[in-house]
Amino acid sequence: MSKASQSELTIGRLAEAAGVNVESIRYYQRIGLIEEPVKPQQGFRKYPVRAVEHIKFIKRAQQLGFSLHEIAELLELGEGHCRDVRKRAEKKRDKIEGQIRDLQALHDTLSQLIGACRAGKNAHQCPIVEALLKQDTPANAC
Amino acid sequence: MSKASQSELTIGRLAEAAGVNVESIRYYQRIGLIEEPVKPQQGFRKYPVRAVEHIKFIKRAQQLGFSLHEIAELLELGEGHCRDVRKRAEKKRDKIEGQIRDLQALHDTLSQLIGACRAGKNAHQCPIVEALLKQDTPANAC
DNA sequence: GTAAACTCCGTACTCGCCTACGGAGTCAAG
DNA sequence: CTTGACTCCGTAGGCGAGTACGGAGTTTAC
Repeated sequence: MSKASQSELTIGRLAEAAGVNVESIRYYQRIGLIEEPVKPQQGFRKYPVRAVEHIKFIKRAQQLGFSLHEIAELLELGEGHCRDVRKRAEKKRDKIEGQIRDLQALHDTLSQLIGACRAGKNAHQCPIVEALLKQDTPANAC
Repeated sequence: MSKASQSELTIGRLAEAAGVNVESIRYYQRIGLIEEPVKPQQGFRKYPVRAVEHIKFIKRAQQLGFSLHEIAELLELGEGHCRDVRKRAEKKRDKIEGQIRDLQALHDTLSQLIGACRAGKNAHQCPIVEALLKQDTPANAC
C-alpha cells in the first residue's frame, strides 16, 4: 500500500483525471505552462492532486478562446502584487466584454435572419445568404 | 483611364482594401474559401469590389473564434434550400449562445475577483490567484 | 520472477493558418 | 522602350498546439 495514494498521481493518472492525454501534459511542461515535479532518483514523477484542477482550468480557458500563452499570463497573475494582478485581470475582462458584444451581435443577426427566412419574406433570395455576403455568392434557393 | 476602375480590383488592391495581405488571399483561394476569378489570357485577375466585404467577413468571423472551415460552412449556407440554410444557421446560433454563456461566466468571475481584490478582503492571498487555481501556485502578494 | 502496463525522454510528425521566396510574366509612367 | 512595381505560381518555412513513436527504465499484478 502506498501511503500517498490519494495525494499524488503519476502522469498517466493525472491525464486521465483531467481528461487530457499524457502527451499534452508533457507538452504543457515543455512550454512552461505547468511545472514538472522533480524526478525522484527511484521511480516516477508524482503530481499533486490539485494539478488536476490546474489542467482543467487550462482546458476551460482554452475553450473560451484563450491561447496557451494567454493562459500562462493568467496563471502568472499569481506572481506579483495584487494591484498588478487586478490591472491585468481588468484588461482581460475588457477584452472578454468585447468578445461578448461581437458574439451577441452575430447572434442577433443570425436570429433576425432565421426569422426572415422562416417568414419567407424574400422569395427570390435567401435573406441569410444575402446578409452574410452583401450581394455576393452564386445564390439560388429560398 | 480604365472603365472598370471602381468595380474591379487587382489582388494587391483587394488585399489593401480588406486589410490582409496578398498571400492570405491566395491561401483562401487555395483552400476554396474564396473563389479565384478566371485568369484572362492577357493581364491579371480582377476581383469585384464586394470581395472586400467578403474577406472582411472572414476576418470578423475569425476573430469571433470561427475556424476557416466553419467560416466556409457559414458561406456555403448560400447553396441549398432555405430550410437547410435555416437549420444550419440555428445550429450555429445555439453554439454561439453557448460561447456567450461561457464568456459571461468568466466575465462575472473576473469581475467578482477584481472586486474582492480591490476591497482587499483577503490579506494573505490574492483572491484572483486563489480562485484561478484553487489552492495552487507559489502565491505571495495581495 | 516474469509479463504487462506504465513512465521517461527525445525527436519527429501533423494540422491549421498563414508568410516568405524566387523566377517568371505584365503593366504603367516617364 | 525601359524601369520599377505589381502579379502569378509553386514550393518552402514558421508558429501554435498538440500527437506519434520508439527504445529505454520502472512498477505492479499474477
